[in-house]
Parts: sequence; C-alpha cells; structure tokens
Amino acid sequence: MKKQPTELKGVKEIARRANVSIATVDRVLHNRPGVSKETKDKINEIIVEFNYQPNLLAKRLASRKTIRLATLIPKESEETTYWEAPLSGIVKAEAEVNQFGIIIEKYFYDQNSALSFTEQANLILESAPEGILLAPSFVEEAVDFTNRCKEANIPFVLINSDLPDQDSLSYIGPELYQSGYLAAQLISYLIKEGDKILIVNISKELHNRHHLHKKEEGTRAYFTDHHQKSNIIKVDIKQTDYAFIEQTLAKTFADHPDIRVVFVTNSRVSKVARYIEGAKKDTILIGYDYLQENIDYMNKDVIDFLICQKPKDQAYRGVISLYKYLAFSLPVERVHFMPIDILTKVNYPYYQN
Amino acid sequence: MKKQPTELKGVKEIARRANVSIATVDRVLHNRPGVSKETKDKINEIIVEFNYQPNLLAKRLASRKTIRLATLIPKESEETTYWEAPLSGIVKAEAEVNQFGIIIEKYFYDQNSALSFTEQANLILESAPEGILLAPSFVEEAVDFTNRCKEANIPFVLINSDLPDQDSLSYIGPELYQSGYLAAQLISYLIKEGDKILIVNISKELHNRHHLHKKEEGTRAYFTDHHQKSNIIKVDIKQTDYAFIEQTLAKTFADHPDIRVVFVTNSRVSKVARYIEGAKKDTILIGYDYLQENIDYMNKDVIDFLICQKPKDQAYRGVISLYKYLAFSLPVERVHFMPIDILTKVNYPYYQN
DNA sequence: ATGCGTTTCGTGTACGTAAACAATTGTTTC
DNA sequence: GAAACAATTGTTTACGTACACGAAACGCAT
Repeated sequence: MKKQPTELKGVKEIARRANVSIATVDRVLHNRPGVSKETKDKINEIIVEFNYQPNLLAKRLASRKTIRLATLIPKESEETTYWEAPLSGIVKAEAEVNQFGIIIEKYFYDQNSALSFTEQANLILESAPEGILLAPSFVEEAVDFTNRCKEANIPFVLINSDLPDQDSLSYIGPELYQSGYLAAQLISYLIKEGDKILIVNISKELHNRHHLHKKEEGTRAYFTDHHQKSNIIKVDIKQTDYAFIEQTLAKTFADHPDIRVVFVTNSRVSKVARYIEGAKKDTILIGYDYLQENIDYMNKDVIDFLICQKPKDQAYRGVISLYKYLAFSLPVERVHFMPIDILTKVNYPYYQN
Repeated sequence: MKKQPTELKGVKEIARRANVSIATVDRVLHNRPGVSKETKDKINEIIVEFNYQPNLLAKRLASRKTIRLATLIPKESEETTYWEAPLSGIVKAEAEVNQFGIIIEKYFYDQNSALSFTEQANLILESAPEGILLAPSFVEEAVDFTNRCKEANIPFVLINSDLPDQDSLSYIGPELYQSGYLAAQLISYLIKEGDKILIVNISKELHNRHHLHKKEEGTRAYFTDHHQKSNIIKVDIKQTDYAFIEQTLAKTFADHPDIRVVFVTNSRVSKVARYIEGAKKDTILIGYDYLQENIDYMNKDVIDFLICQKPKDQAYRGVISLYKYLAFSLPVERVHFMPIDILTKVNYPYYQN
C-alpha cells in the first residue's frame, strides 16, 4: 500500500505541496540555477509558510565533505609552558568533533618571531581551511592575516587577546583591562597607605606587549578611579633570560627598597619569584597563569596570587564554536569573556583547567 | 561495475571482514540475541581490532525515537525571581537541541512546599523521560526521587546544589562551601579588628536551608582557618514577609548597634537592603544573585557586593550535558563547579548571565 | 518532420545506522 | 524421514538531505 500523501517530513513535504520533485526543492533551497522563476517563487512561498527547518544531522551526513579547521597558536617555548593548555583544549575538542567529519590542522608560531607568524599564516591561507582559530599575539600581522581571511571568506575565532574591529566570528578570552583592574583591587586590599607597588612587564617582543600594557592600564585605572594615591614603579624587561631579569630586578630593588607588592603582568612570574626567593625579600607577589613552575613557587609561599583565565577552556570553546557555526549554522556569541579566577595556595588544587 | 571490496566504512567494513551481513554485526553491536557465540566472538574481535567508532550522526538519524528530557526546578515566586534565569537557560538549550530530536518537558514545584516537589517528581516518573535535570531544593525528597530514577535507569543532572552520593550523571553549580569561604575572604578585607559581622539566613522551608548552612559553614571556616578572631552574629529568619524580616533585623541591630558587615546567604538580600536603607544604617551589605531588585539596591549603594554563579548557564549546560550523553553517548564530567563571580556597582553591567 | 541546444525538472543512489522482515540452516519430534 | 519448530543469518527499506545523472519540454533552424 502506498503512503498517504499527508504530512511528510522536510523537503519531501515541500515537494508534495508544491507538486514538484525533491530535487527541485533542493535547487531552490541552495538557490542553484535551473528552476523557472515561477516554480521557484511558489516553492519559496511554501518554504516560509511551512517554516521549513532542515534536519542538520541528515545534512551533515549527506554532505560528504569534511570540514577542515586550522589553529594558529604559539608553540611551546622554554620561556613559558603556557601554550600547552590551549593546545590541550584544541586536542580535547578535536576528539569530540572528529567523528562529525571535522579535522583540525594545527599550526604553531614562535612567540619571539613575527616572521614565523606570517609564515604560518600564509601556509594556512594556502591550505584554505573552512575556519580558523587564532591567538593573535602580533597585532599588526594578525590584523593583516585576518583581513585576508575576510577576503577569502573564512571565519575566524580569536582567543587569548582580541582584535576588536576585525569582525571575528567570536572572541573567547580575558578582558585584559578588567584583568589588570582586578589585580589592582586585589593589591589595594593588601597594601597600606604609601606602600610601593612594582609592575613588571617581561617580554622580548614588542608587539606582544600590547597585551601586557592593557593589563597595566587597567591596574593604573583602578587606583585613579578610586582616588587612591599609589606609588607605582614599573620596569619593562625586554629579555627573558634569567641573568638579565635578575640584574634588572636587583637594580630596581636597590633603588626602591620599600617595595611591598610586585605584580608581574604575565606568566613569567616564576622568574621574578626565583629572584625574590634568592634575595629573601618579603614582598607580596602576584602574577598570571596556572603553570607548574608558578605553582611550585606558590607552594613555597613566594608567589601569593595567580590570576588565571582557563586557557584550555578558551581554545576548547573556540573550536566548538567554529564547529557549531560551520557544521550547523548555529549562532555564536561575538564575545565570551572568561571568568577571572584568583588562585592561591589554598584553592589551586581544585582548579580544573 | 561493482564496488571493490576494499575499505568500506563502519559497519559495512566489519561485515565484510567477518564475512557476514551488516545485520549480524548490528546484532552484536547492540548485543541482541540471535547470534551464535562463535560468530559473535569473531565479530567482536574484528570490532576492537578495527577500532570501530559508530557514526553518531547516522545513529541519531536512523533512530526514529525522539529523546524526551524532563526538567524540575522551582517555579517563580513572589519571594524571588531567581529561577527565571535557570528557566531561560533551559529554553535556550531547548532551542539548540530541538532540531536534533530532543524535546523538553518542564515541571515546576513550589519552593515552600515539599509536597509539590514530590507531586511533580511523581509526574515525571510516570512520564518516564530519558533524562532529568533537577534542582534538588528539598534534600530528603530529592534523594528519594533520585533513588527512584536510578531504579528506573534514568540519568539525572543536578544544578544549583549537589546531592553528593546520589550518582548523578553530573552536578553543575556552585561549590557552596567555597562560595561562603570567598564571601568571608571578601569580608576580611573590608573589616577592621573587632568589627561585628551579621550573617542572615532567610528561608521559610527548613530543608531548603541546608543550602544556606553550607555557605555559612564556609564563611565561618575561613575565619577559623586564618586565625582571625571574628565577631559573628547570626539570625535565622524563617518567614519571608517583609514585616517579619524588618522586625527581626530591628531587634538584632538594637542588640548589636556596631554591626559593620551584613552577609545574606541567598538572593533575599534585597529585603535586608530595604531595611538598611530605611534605617539609614551605614553597613556593608553582601548577598547573592543578579536579580533586578538586588541590582537596584546596588545602584543606590545599599548593597555593596553580590556573589553570583551564572544560574542561566548552569541550566543550559545541564541540558546540553544530558543531550550529549543521551544522543551521542559522549562523556560528561561528574562535577562542574561554576565560577564564583563577584559583582559590584562597577562591573555588573558587563555580567552576561 | 528532423535534429540540436537549452531550459526545466525528475529519478536514483549515497551517507552510516536501525530494524522489520525474509530466508536459511539446524534441531527436535513422531 | 518428513514435519514442525528454533536458532541463526541475510535482504531490504527507512531516516532526511545532497547531488550526479538522465529525461522531458520547448524553441529554433534546417
């Protein structure tokens, strides 16, 4: 017995109502040529009236093409193991989505070489993936890269730091300014009137430092906003070898023996910790990121606070966002600021990153 | 021309290698009867060797049955609008997954009536959904309910507060103890030696209060852990009408005129704020949750801090977890503690809940 | 009328799995 | 040794969409 022509699902139902074959419906859905204006209009009308929602599962299954994503983040370096975390987030997401026909090509650049960034970016553009996850350490180069992505119509998600006016599909990461602001708030609870604060920026690459300066800005803004007179001293350390750092810090502390709080604006805080431990200073030390070397110094009571923003989760969410967007056309939130977590010796064991 | 028998996908490939039909392979995959031990073993062997991963998309598509989920949370009440947020999270998740063959049945109970909880719970068990999202306000009743879920083999996810030994698929919500601990840390920055702290628990239902006591515990523990002598006063207010609350607070403040900080352990903080505003007290007020009435008092500088734990996101994630688990057998993390967000007059506008 | 090119539309198969149904073999019974 | 039945295995259709391919319909020139 033949099926009664009543209420089929999806494309078939539309085809029935319009009295055409599903192929014709398919053609207007993807507005491909080969349909007369007349029937095209009729079908379109029925589509909206029926409020047709394609079955995304069937769609993905029938579409033989696998979606290729590319990720571009710094490679691990001797300077910091920070980027292990985002990488593990990418790997986690990969495991989750690879059975849905998504493959991920991972590219890495040297955080001390803008050239390597551009090289890898070029490789990505050549390979022409469907979507890109990007940690834009080098602002100018990244702007350039993302402009070319836009030209090539490749959506990209940014993590770790934002490029506000670049029309990224999404930014997932810290609000750097707020992050510095919070540090200042923390500091303000820890000092007495007149205590000196030392802000330390450690970074070899100048471009990279835009990142750090945003945090510094937030920190300074807090004190301004709250009419707290603060004694802020700042050093920019442009080399990352310990000898140089030690030398710089020694000089700074010699000039200002009464520094009460040291705030290091990135994950290199362990290097400062090493100095402070050696110099047997009794200062409060605040820095960034859940890295083993930092945790070690926290356990030794050298580092007091670590601010952390779920780096693994950032990358994980970034990949998932691209996947949802590309595979299912699901909406993606333009900005997702990560929580600003404060870690101490007490609560770090519970931190799941 | 016939397909060469080389490297098919999935079940077909297994069938080819085992020299059986795909139906037989299907039978052992779902270990259904009707397969001789001999071929069953052979097929199983090939399955592991081939490292067969079923295509989840095809799986869901081929399975005609829609997955039904049930959610059980408090209904909105005049006492607090808190539960609007989780509900909106459920609705958001629903919109995302309904095209994947998931439907959600929403049940609500009266937060002041354990009976209503049990009634709704019974309705859910009758309807026998595939999975359940539960906010277990009434501990005993919820334990009973979840026990019956386990018997019926229905996985459930808890939000808002945990039932540790109940084998929930997942708990997504605050670590209540830590939440109180954090409040105490906050307080400790705000007071001077000898200042008095008032802890206010407002709740009509006794069972409900287990929740609040966990926070209180954390708060007290902080001071104990840090050898800080603290002057903690506590009042349990067991009615939620303003007249009664006002009366109780008036008496408390009369007895202790030197209270410096008031910590309200749940979202009812606005009621205390109303009192403090009226009495023109100059105390620091800390409470819970991003509710309009609370924000209003924060804008008037009556409430100083609100602790918040993304209630919408909790429910959203809860539903998504069930979906991933039931539709795709994807792993789910047993516990997901939400970040403990601190809101002030300054940063609340950026809080995306 | 025949042939040919275009436009317009329909048929059929595939994606990988689920499951109803059909067919085959093996076993028991009298 | 055939019938009756159980145990085992195979064939086919379906899920909803994509797309290659083929078929009609029409116009136009010869």
